[in-house]
Amino acid sequence: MNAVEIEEAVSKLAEQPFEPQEFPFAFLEAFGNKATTIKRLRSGASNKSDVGGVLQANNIHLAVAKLGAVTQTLGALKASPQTAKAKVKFILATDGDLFEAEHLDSGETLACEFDNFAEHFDFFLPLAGISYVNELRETAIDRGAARRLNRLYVELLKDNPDWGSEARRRDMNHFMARLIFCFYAEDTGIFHPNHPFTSTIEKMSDRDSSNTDEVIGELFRAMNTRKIDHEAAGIRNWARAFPYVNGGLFGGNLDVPRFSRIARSYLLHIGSLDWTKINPDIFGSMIQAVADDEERGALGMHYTSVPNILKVLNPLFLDDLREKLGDAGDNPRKLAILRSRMAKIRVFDPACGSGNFLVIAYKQMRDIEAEINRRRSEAERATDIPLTNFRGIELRDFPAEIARLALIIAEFQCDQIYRGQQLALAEFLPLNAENWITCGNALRLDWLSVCEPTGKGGGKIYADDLFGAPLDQTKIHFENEGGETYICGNPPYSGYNKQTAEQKADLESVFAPVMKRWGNLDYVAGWFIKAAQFIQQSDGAAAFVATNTICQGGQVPILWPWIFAARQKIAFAHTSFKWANLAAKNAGITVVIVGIARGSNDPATLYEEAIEGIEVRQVTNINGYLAPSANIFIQAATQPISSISKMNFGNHPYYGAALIISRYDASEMVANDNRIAEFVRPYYGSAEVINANPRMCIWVRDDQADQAAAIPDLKRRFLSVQADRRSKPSDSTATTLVKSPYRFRDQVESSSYFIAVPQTSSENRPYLPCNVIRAPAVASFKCFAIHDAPLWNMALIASRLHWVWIGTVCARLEMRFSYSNTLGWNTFPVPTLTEKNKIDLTRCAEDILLAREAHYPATIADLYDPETIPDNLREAHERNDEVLERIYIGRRFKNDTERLEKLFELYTKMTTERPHSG
DNA sequence: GATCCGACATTTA
DNA sequence: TAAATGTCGGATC
Repeated sequence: MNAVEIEEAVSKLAEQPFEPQEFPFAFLEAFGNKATTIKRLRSGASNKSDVGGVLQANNIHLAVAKLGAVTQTLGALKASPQTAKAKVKFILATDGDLFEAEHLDSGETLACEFDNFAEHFDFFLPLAGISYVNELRETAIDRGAARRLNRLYVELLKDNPDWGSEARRRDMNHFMARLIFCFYAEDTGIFHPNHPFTSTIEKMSDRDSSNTDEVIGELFRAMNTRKIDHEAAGIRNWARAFPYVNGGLFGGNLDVPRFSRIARSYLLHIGSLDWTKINPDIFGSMIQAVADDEERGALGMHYTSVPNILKVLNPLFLDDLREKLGDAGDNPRKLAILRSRMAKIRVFDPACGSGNFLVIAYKQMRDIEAEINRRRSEAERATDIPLTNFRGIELRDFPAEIARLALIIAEFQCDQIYRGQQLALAEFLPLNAENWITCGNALRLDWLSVCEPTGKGGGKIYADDLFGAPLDQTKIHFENEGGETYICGNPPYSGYNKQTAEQKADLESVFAPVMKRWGNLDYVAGWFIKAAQFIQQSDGAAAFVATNTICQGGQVPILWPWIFAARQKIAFAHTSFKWANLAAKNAGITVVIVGIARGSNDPATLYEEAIEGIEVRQVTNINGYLAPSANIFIQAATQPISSISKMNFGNHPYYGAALIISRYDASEMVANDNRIAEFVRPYYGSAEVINANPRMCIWVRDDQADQAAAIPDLKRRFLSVQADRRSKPSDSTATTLVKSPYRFRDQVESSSYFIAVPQTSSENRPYLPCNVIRAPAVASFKCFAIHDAPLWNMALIASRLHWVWIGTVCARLEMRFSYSNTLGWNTFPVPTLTEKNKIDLTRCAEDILLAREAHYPATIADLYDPETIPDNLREAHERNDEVLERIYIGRRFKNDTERLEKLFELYTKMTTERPHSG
């Protein structure tokens, strides 16, 4: 069961009348326990309770109390020896009136009326093995709201096709933003409770919906007109009860699209949702999906989850604020100093989307400030944290609008929580007309002018329109004289060979002035450069979520030397973790978080996912590979830096797909015409090596071209290749190859065998896959090959040292290994090998092959399954590592960290003593 | 001329 | 439907 399903089940349970006998079992069932589990508990077979309740070992001990004795029963549960013995996570007691529970691990308690317990279902999610607790409940509602808004949006576009045009798109977006504001306002008391927005529309508009647009338009007009002018403006009586909102929200074009009956009923339906529960953290992202063609299908695929946002914000500056809060204790002066520091902090998200990072940062800071005010006995004090210190840049106009709306709502919610409903309401309307979210291209804008350095620049400029103000209207003075700026966000990623022409041009504008050879960098790297440039001018730090490849392979020696030369360091980092949010479909990507700050001798903090949770380490330095080691850069090399054999890239078909055939097709072709046999060879890529299951290819040497073309089955395939290559007129290589359609672009073969190294392979194996492949088989471009070379080369590839090296300095596909000859093999530092060393290593490689042979026909995939790797094979690898590691340091390495340290050290030594060009 | 990497792509359990 | 695990193209240096 997922969280949404659990919420449904719990709500259903809460609606039913309370049955003391049944309740414990029904509760467990709602959290996904199987019928058999419950049966065994019911029968008493597995029920360990010693206080007359129900105890499920390792999970929960719950009991139904006598009326009025809930607290007492909970105490008994807590004191029960069985509770401790059975390692219970939760205790729970209820009498059908009150409901109390405690999470024993954290000590968190829950007390509510029985009727409301379903609202707290997330408290118990660990029971179902779900631990990403905080955001779930809200998100279920946010997603529901987003889906309904999406339906309304689509329906309105159906009825008003012109509103979907480029010219009117912004009107449509404005309209949706206004609606969202109204829904929120009517549920939170911003509108007078006697005059709800939704039911006014329902009452005043005809059932056939013919005048729905006019009714809404009139309400909008009221909200755009000061109270005293309502009469003069001729606002209809039924609309006069609505307040003056404006702040730009209802300024400008007040057109309303026409509503069909279906659209009207969607509208009323959305209004009936409980919008007080909407969580501006996430709802912005959901809402933006409503209007975004790209996002609509995925519904929020790219929004950053709250836990991940906190992985950025906490180490960036929130942890420090909390630490200072702790240090200040109850000292009023220290608390006031912290408060005034916070009032000057700017948070700047140059890829803000609908403002999630800004909203979370704002809410977290308000929480800290509220604690300060509480300790200083100033609970009702207005906040000192200006909303305008939370700046953003966003490319698309709708999210930019939503970002501001989300911040406004966040401010209102914080005022409600920390200062009370009355004060919150009193100061809310009319909305401030400033616009502090810039709609524009972050890589093209001057961040210093969007988020100007402290204390400089002109006076306040108000945007005449709340939304999407032109750039020159965004120079709003910061109220942060002497303050810090924290840059954060989750900018878009795009690899160099997937970037659009526009994106390339964006990057060029950033990189051309500062470096050459930037063409292999990911799009997100542009944000790091601009952030580094910004921090050089201003107090603060920056941290982004980014694709992990910016800290891997070829990108490291391009991007990070520049950042470090700009006197920045990696102040903290979170190593690779799989992207996840609660959207139905997640982007398939693995990300890192990297925080940069001005260089200093302070320790850096390295976060790594571990089974127990997130492991945190203080280290002296974090390098561009996110390793806790010196700043080292592995440059791709065209020749090995060590005395090892040359490794070739495999044979690239280059639109020669028709030359690659299955084994079945190959035997059919040969059966059809025996002359073909001579031209067919086994063809090994990654999967073929790993699974010992080659495909076949047509392999024709230049001097055999005519002979092969005379065979009809081959000729047909050559023509197909020719056509494919001809279809790429802009590709000079393809054009050249049109003349030789009988062959791959590359044509390298071995005379007796080659050592094959798969290009992509699973990260779960304890050693890299490799094998000896005999001629006449050939390597595909998914497989690297050392042709007819001594076998001790394979001993190196099969070693744990190489596994560590490749895993660190080559790129990865998500977490998969992605082997590279230039980055991984040619750079692999190997001490000078004596003849004796080579003989020993050759023996080790032979032993590995023999150990595998003993399990014939098991494949590499079978043999290297980490769970079931055979003992003899593991021992052969151990001996191989023993021999090789003794060559390095005269003993075995203690662990992979030590291996990497030594390799980095040796690499540095070898490349500086004997400089390598390339 | 050679190759790196994928806000992935496809297969498998 | 989630988990496992590697295709294939094509821009870049």
